Amino acid sequence: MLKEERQQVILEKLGTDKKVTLVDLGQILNVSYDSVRRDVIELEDRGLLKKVHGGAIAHSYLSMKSSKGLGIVNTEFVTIAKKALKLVENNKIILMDGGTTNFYIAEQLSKNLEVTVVTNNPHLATVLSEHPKIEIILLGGSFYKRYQITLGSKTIQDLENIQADLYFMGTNSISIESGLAIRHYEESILKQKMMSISRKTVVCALEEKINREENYKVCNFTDLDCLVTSLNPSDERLLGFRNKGVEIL
Amino acid sequence: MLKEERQQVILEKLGTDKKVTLVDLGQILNVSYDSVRRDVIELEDRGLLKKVHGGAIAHSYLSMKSSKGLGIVNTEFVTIAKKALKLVENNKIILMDGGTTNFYIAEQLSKNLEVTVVTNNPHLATVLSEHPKIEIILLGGSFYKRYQITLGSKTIQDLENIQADLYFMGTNSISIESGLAIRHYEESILKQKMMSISRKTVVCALEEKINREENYKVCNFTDLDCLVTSLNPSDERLLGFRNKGVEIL
DNA sequence: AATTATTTTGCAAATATTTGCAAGACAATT
DNA sequence: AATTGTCTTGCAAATATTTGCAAAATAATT
Repeated sequence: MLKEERQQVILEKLGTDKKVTLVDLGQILNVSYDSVRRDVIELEDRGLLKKVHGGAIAHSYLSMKSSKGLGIVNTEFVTIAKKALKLVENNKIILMDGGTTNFYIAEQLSKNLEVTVVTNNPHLATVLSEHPKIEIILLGGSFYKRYQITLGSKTIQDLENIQADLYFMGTNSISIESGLAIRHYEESILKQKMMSISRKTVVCALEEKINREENYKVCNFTDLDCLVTSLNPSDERLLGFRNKGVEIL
Repeated sequence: MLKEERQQVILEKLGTDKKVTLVDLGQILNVSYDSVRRDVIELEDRGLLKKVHGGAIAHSYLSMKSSKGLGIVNTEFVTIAKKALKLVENNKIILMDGGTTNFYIAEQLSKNLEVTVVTNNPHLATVLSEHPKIEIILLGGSFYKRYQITLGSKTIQDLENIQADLYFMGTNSISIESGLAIRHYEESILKQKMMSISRKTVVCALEEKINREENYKVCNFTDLDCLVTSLNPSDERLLGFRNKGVEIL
């Protein structure tokens, strides 16, 4: 039985049961205790589960969110999050808005990291609560039920006196000609404001967002500092995005 | 059984019952007294519950979350919420802070009600999202992980330009001599501010909070406009609270 | 096909964690 | 003051983890 097969089985079992013990896995897969342990360690490195003493558990909130895959963590998000993590340094002020990838980034952040996260996304604040050393600033304003974020002039005003080092921006679409655009007007204004107060703006985009179009433009592609996707930077689908002064991870 | 599983069970039990004893937990989980104690200590370190002599009590937001999932509700909360609902009228601005009863009130609000709710409690915003006609204003500021609310000078500043009609205040203790007091200093300041901008202040108190004492005083009992408990207003336990100019429901 | 390099696997000793127990300290109750 | 229950501390047994190493399996090269 190949290693990949085993790991697949582990993830599936975790998807249904939410937890497994290494002893059980060893019996099910009919390999040594040590092998399953190594498998679990690898899967943890890839951010697909959480290893605990004696076994492994599914990522708490992630398993709920990515319900499309039977409770199995969406690897594209994890790939993106892993890359994005490299951009985060101690003692920085990080701005994160509403966007699914931001949840994954938040969860993967090291527990020792000392940063301040400013966000208009209350659920992100909850996830970040697990990180003892991270300071969280929640932006106030009108609560937009659909996207579960705060919005509007109050939110923008809150940003007035903040200077962020890094902004992880979520987006619905990114293309070379049309730049970045989303579906909601107020939110697009807010994102523009967020960009303006951040030293660096990073967009984490799922493959499906690339070369799509949406209604309300946020900025041009070249206004970004960095684009993170699950693809290899040399992938042909990113061809047009290269050599535009935007770092591609 | 994995340690994490046990801790999950503890949190779930707390979600439904709001409190547990270590002895009970030991029996339910079939592990020693000492193990559950260590679990409870760990969970407290992570801010997920509060350890008390002989057991543990739930932290507000948590109990809400998991009790909802299991469809079990604490009847005392419901009784209080029902009474409190009578105070809510269309087109009013309602202030609600962090407090378990507020979740129940929020949940019970009529779906046709058109009010604006201002809150420093993001989880409450999530619950209220289910009500299509309610406008939600979330107060920004420093996010206090333990109680899952925003706090601090920014939050207070956000309240500056708001005039609320009704304030549903949560409290840890209420007594005739010492008035209302809670466990956290910053929060007590915030509650004072909230009172000052509200036309009417209502306290919804569980029976166990009555005649208790806590560290940081918020106000005198007579500063309130209304007290809601699960008891009958004529109950002898409320004797000293009557005829003080505070409506009792 | 044979050889070599690389990865994977299982084992065992050393290390670390978890768990339950017991004695004494502390707190609450009678 | 005595009793009961709870908490802390230290300890030992059971269980898990880490590490290095060698055998086996797989992949790459000649």
